[in-house]
Amino acid sequence: MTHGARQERPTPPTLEAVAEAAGVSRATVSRVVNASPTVRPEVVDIVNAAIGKLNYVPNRAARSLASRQTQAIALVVPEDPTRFFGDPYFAAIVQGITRRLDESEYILNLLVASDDPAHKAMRYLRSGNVDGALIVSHHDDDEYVTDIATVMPSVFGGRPPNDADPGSHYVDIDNIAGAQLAARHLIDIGRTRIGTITGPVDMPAGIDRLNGFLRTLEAAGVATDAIENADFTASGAATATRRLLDRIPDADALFVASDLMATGALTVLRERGLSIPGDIAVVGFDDSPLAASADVPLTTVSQPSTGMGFAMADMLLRLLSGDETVPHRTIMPTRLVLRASA
Amino acid sequence: MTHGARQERPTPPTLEAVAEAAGVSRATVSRVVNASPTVRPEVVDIVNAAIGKLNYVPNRAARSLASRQTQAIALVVPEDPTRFFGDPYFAAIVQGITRRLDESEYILNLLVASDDPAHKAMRYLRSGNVDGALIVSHHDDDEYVTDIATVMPSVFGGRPPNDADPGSHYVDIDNIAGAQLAARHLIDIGRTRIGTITGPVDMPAGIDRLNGFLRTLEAAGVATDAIENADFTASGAATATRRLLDRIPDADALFVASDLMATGALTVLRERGLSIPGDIAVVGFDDSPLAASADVPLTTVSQPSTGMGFAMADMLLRLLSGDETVPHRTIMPTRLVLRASA
DNA sequence: TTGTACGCGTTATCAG
DNA sequence: CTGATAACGCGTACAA
Repeated sequence: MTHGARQERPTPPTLEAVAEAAGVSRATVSRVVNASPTVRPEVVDIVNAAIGKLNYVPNRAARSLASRQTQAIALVVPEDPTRFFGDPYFAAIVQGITRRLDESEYILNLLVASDDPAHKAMRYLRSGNVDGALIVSHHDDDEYVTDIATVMPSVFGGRPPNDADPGSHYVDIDNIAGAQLAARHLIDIGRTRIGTITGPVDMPAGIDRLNGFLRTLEAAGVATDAIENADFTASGAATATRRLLDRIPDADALFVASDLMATGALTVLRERGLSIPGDIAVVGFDDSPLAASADVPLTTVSQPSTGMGFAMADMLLRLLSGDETVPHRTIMPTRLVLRASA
Repeated sequence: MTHGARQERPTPPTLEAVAEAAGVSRATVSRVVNASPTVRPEVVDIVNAAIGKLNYVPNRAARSLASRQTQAIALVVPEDPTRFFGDPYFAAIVQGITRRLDESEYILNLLVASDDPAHKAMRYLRSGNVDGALIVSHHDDDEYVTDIATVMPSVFGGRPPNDADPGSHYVDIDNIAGAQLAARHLIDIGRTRIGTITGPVDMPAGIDRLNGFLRTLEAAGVATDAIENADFTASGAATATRRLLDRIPDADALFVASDLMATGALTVLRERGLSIPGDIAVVGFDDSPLAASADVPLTTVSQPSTGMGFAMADMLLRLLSGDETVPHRTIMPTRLVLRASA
């Protein structure tokens, strides 16, 4: 007996074979497979019997060549793989996507940007591999992602880059409102020296959360100079937090733009001997599993991550089905989850 | 201007179109596209110019129909999606896989088991969608996964189920040795009442880690009754830890079969007012990011998760290339990483 | 209701 | 070295 690639594998049965076994034409078998209503019930049974006997499964390549559909969609992530795979937020998004896809016949292709993202990804997308695309974690300077939407039905996770087609479809949360929730809370619990660790300023979520934060602080007449930029990673946030603390030693509150970053900030706070929330209160963003299990359980702005993934997939599937009534944007709610850190 | 699915999208150029534009036959264009050496250099240039001008990209369905190859592989995960997406261990595996795939022309299809895993997944795999499969997180009773290996080249992540083809290919770590490392360490630091929270006993990793643990304890003449089974989730581990503590109140050490489970155990230990490692020492398994950032940084058995994903993909790609010299198993090393918890 | 025949875009075999 | 031409497996007008 042999194994692996060299093993002789039997050629899968074709429509032709089933037709012969059932004593009908290929077309009829095709109709049965595709549940056409115009086939006599008894013939349906005969054909299905043959299909079961031969263990027939339609060849997808042939089918998509003929039908010009692939029944596949791509998840495009123009992002450093380490960051994508390191943040539970993305896991939740993907989970939501697969949950929706499980209810359909569509399958998911994962395209995480490599060194040569634009070229390879676009090449892949343009070669008719997928019927549509889901785009997540895009940056303003990722020119090629805006091209994707011109090539095939696409849904962005988060507000699309500024230069994207204004008719783009996307699912988002109100990042501004979410950040305002966080800032408001910190003010309400009496904090007066409030800082923030931001996400990348070339990403909508990074910008919007900063703006919401600023807006609330300004309205309250609180100083807004305690700002440090980071990159949505724990280590990046740690570095930024050190900078902030060096600059503003009397900070008594911190809004960190993601839970993952908050864990990095907590590490630094701990290392500086600061008590939480005693010396300094912390509010995160995401309500990822990290928040609940953190050193000091995190007060955080909750967003329906899994739900967003689900909504994105759902929107794309509707688009693919030719549904004319699909809204161009779906904005999902955020809420503040109170835990120990603030 | 219109948008979305209804938008008129131009038909992509075909081989035919390029041939016409270049004034050669389709066959020649095909040769150029596939870098056949038997084409006159000047013709190659002409054709490439036409390709560039028309922005031609080969249609994958047509190509795979003709060549009987898909340039795609599937990652099959016969597991509850919540668990798959909740454990950083899997993120690392997937990252390793994509890292290897990025160096190739292959792309990845994600198949996380749904309610009807056997049927839908097998159907998908058998319809000629992928050239090979990577199987991760399989349980002994997942009969269908062992079938996959009979249908196409496959590589398991972890020892295959017992009833799998003995010639199966897989990448694994020495779970027994890893667990022995952990147990040995707990004994060495003077612990005498050592318990363990195991993984599922229908999974190779769960079984092997338990056995390694038991082997070392028995050899040292230490009691082996402090065992509670869990399911590789944080909440499952928390429950198991409560049971164990209720039964063995004087336990002074705990070997938890995964870092994610260890975070669940830590929560319970904290809730019982136990100091770590003072009252009870804890050793995890994986060395996932969770370990370093845990409440009490975790001493843990480190395994090269990303490396395993890479190795799996590499093994499968070699299999697909017809490489006869591919070893049937690759066992990767583990080591103990000392932190604060033990 | 069912069968015939052509087309989908490539690859691959053969002549030339 | 290049060009016809036949597969590859399926969907689908069109005809019966």
